[in-house]
Amino acid sequence: MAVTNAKHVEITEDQLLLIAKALADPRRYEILKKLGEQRCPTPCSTMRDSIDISAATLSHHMKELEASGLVRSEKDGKFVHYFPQQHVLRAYLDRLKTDLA
Amino acid sequence: MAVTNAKHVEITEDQLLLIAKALADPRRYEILKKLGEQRCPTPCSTMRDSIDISAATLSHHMKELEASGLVRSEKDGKFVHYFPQQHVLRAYLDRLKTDLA
DNA sequence: ACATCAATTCGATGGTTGTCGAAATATCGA
DNA sequence: TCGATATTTCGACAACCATCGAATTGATGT
Repeated sequence: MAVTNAKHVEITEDQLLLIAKALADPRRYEILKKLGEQRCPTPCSTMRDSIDISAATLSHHMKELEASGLVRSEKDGKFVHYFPQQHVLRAYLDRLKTDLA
Repeated sequence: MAVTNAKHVEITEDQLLLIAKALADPRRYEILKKLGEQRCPTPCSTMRDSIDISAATLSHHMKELEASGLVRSEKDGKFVHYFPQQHVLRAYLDRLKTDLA
């Protein structure tokens, strides 16, 4: 049978707003989009090739994204790899649908 | 056949961020939720019965919500009635799903 | 006309946030 | 150990935003 990663995730009240905020900045949205398109673990430095942004600002945004739960990070030597957490996004969408639709 | 209001709505780049911002404030989220629960057209004054907020602040938030397209307003004498625009919310959810999931 | 009520606009204030350069930290290869 | 590279932290600044009281606009009923 197909495993669809269907584990149900609960979104806290805090997280609800953190996610909305995370999605409300154009650069974070772009980062998130690029991260989803990527096939392989993506370090900060690779992001900076395609998005015109200072290292400090990127680091700031990645922290916001991680705080929201939309991405997860893993340290790998001097690199940090980021992984989109699509199940969190899905839980967010479900929550909006339930609350507002 | 069931009519499901399936008209496709396009979300502009601007609107995408306006909606995310609109959803990122706890009071606006609450307003939106209450508006959806309501059966009848809801004026500002009714909102203020259930949400502790000044008239000025409420007016400000309603403007933001309307700018995002998530609600529509209709003037009725000295009242202003608000209507949630669920098809816009649905379009937003679809867009997030397409872009990020 | 007038008083009343709903809603908006104005002006000010305090807090938040995006931005970046510079400095610091951490890892790697030579 | 040393120099180069990746990332974070710090400090500062400007722009934005939520908030409210006061003044204003607009509609209603008397």
